[in-house]
Amino acid sequence: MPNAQDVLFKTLADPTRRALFERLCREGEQTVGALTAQSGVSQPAVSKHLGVLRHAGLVRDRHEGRQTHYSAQPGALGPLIDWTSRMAGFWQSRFDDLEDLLKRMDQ
Amino acid sequence: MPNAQDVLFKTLADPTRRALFERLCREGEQTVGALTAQSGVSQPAVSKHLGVLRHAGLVRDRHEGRQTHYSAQPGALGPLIDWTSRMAGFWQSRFDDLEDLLKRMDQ
DNA sequence: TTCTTCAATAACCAACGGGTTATCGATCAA
DNA sequence: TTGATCGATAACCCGTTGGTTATTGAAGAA
Repeated sequence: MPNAQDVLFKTLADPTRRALFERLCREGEQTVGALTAQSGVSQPAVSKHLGVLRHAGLVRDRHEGRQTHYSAQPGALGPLIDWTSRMAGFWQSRFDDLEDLLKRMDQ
Repeated sequence: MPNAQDVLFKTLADPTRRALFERLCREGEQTVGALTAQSGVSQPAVSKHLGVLRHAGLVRDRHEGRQTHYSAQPGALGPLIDWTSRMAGFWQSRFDDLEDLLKRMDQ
């Protein structure tokens, strides 16, 4: 029974997959071909990774002719942010010098 | 060459390991025995997970007689928060670009 | 139509990772 | 000293996973 954090952590744990997501966040919508060109792995590998990302809700696809455009859905990072905040919160309730961490979360 | 996010995501991707970290965040310092009792896996498995968490800087250990106490170091979550903020930031900046573009088209 | 291109799927393989049991060193108890 | 307990390590097993090549279907191009 995988919860939201589970899926997100597992999905983002792979460097190649995380790099794809990062690229989509940085540069916006991309075709599979464009993503493959810079990924260092084969097109089927990219397609598989994109499928996993889509399953986690981190990207969406848009078909246009014979090419597929993928784009990031950073809203899906919500559960990750929640989990991290919760962990930091537990810690904060027991200790005080958390300012550095909180500052980073603030921006 | 694994960067900080890489180590953190990989470390937290396993549910058993994440549960151990969560428990240490919630309840503070615990011995290996106490953690094992509620973990659902064997003591060697728990020791291995704690080793991985320690390597990622997420926990520290304190030896006292023949037992070892572990505690969470949530400050180590920093790079995770940084990464998430950065991704959300890219999203935001592209959104701003779009807004900017639409504004310019408006005039 | 025929040929090419794009991306998804199939089939397969090797490596990794998380689990186990067995064991060992170290510490406390008798 | 002897025996029990705590936790780390070793050795091993097996399922998962990330990669590959080959192939397929769909959509332009000629």
